Amino acid sequence: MSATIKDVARAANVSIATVSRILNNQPGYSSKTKERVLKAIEALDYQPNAIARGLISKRTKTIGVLVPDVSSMFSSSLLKGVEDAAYSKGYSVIMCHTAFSGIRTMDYLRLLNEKRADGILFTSEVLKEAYYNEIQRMGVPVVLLATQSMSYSIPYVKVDDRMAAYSATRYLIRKGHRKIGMISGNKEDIIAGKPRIYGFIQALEDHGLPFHKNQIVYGPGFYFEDGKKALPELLKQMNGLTAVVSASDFMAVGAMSAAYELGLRVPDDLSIIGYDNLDIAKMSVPALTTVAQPLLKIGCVGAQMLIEMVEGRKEIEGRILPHRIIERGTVRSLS
Amino acid sequence: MSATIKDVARAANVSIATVSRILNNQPGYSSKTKERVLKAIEALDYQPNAIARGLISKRTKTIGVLVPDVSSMFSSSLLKGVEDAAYSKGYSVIMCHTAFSGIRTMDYLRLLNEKRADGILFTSEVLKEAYYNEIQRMGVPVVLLATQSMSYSIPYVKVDDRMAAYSATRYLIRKGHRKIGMISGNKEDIIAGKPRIYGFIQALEDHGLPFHKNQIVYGPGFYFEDGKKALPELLKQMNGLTAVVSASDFMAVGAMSAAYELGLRVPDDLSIIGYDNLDIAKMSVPALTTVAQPLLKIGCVGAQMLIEMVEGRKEIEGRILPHRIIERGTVRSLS
DNA sequence: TAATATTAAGTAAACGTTTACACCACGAAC
DNA sequence: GTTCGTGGTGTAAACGTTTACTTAATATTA
Repeated sequence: MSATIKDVARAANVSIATVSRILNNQPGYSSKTKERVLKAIEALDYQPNAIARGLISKRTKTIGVLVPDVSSMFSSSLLKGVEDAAYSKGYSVIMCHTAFSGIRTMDYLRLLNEKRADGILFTSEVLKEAYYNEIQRMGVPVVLLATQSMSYSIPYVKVDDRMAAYSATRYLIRKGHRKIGMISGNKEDIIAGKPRIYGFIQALEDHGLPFHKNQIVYGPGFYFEDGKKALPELLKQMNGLTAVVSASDFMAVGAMSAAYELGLRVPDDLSIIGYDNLDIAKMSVPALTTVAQPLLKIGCVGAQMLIEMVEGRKEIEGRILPHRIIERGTVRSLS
Repeated sequence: MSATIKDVARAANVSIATVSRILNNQPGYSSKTKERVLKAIEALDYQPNAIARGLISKRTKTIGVLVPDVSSMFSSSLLKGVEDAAYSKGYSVIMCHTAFSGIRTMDYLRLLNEKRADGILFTSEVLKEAYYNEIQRMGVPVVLLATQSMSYSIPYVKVDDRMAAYSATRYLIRKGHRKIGMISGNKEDIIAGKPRIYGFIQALEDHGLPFHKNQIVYGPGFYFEDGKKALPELLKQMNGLTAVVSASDFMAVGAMSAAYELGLRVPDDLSIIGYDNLDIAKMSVPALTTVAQPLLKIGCVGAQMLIEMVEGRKEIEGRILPHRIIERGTVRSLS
């Protein structure tokens, strides 16, 4: 099959140790030898075997990234950021689709251990005890992306969800809205649920607006269908609703779809602000005003942190990345 | 660090060969020995080292998938299908984001060679000569996903683009439309450009409708912005346009956005049919009627084919998967 | 000039597996 | 009772690297 270091050594008439040294540019050879070896490498079209290399060095230059749904726009932006950072550091990434399944997640953790991945990126979900234990056992660094652990001290990269929801709500208030509702995802969700709800409520209170619990409706998840179902309920619960903050872009678009069917025009009859700034936000009609999570950057920064940890830097702390409001066409000014 | 096969052997008081045999359930040991070894494995929490295994077996149970844009909805659906099939066969997948760049693609091919990936999935783009040569050199199987090679005989999985565009056009004709335009992507594109254009024209002709070249406008790509720019042009070029077939869902949604700004209502004033059936199709307002490519299935079938080839089945031919029209809300019946 | 550093190499062990081969004991066949 | 298979097991080589250690030659120093 393909040439090995031995072939190169033979062709250049040196020992494999010398070839290895040249390959890893360590000192210990004359420039003539180097030339000769390089020529042999060229001639034989030699490429080092990363497997053999990994066996001895105990480093595979590979990281694993666990995402609940590879195909969602949310995950795929993260993934792209991760991929990009990894590529530029010479690492490759194994994609692990957990499908929100505990056994699948454990499966993947085991797999990554067998393949001796150098580190793990864990995204979006909450890090259960079993996962944590398995990762501990592997003895590799982890960083959390777009999530955070309350139980363990693990570096993470995310947005401040509470503040982001606060900003979104305040934005509506500043636009003159007073009757504001929220379409939330799962209220038990410690990351994307509760903090955003608290942010919403606090913004209301800080601006002297009364809050009553029927201003929020909860979906089982954060999907299009959930938002589509939620809006009519919210309308039923609240009189004179003029604006809604949605816990995800998907739900926001779902709400827009529901509004359309109800004959409500966005933003003329109802303003909507989303959360995430996925691709879909700019493609909706009208384009969705939303609070942006820098997903690409989260992925990118997370991967960089992980790689730094792999390469020896210890004690890396969590990072909160800034969110920002993207003004498009779904919020009307009332003032 | 973690336990090795030697530790297990010592603990169970057998040779490493025996442990290996049990691990790979080959014959050659008594059931008592097996029991003892299994117990030792359990006790030591042993997990085989896939790197060492790969070094000797020359199989890594890893495949690489090259996609031009990890984060596009198109790629991410493919990816999900690939991931799923790979997972269920015990393979893992290395995600390679080529960013449409030749050097990045070559980089990744080299990387996959160094890491000794067992096979390659190449998606969406056309397989250039340099890529082909590199893959040949690696000596691993490839399959093409959502693309096809005219120059080389390589298995592929895709939809019949010409037929699909034909179907879309015919669908509009059957709905009573006569003044039909097309928003195409790049007309030089051998896969997603030309065939769809030909399908469009042929459907027109087969149904006795005259075709004139100003019925088509071309975008540089297949994106939202391209579609958004294309619609006004098409409107300018054609009188009495009642329906348009779009070469991608993104472009279709872009066209809807343009229509909205022009005060044209979809589908009342203008019907639109998309192509792909991405998530966005069901989320647009109104929901997009489109011709579906089974992207998940393409990914899944492709990965299965690849793995079969890796595991020895030779000579696998290309596969055309069926497309179908998904009726939603953007096409109005004129009859 | 002799002692010592430095440089340019080579040798061989190690990484953790798989597997060809050898070995032994035991029962069956002649 | 010798021969022969056969099931259970061990030994050691191999996979393609990296690297600690060694060696020989040359350069530097006293």
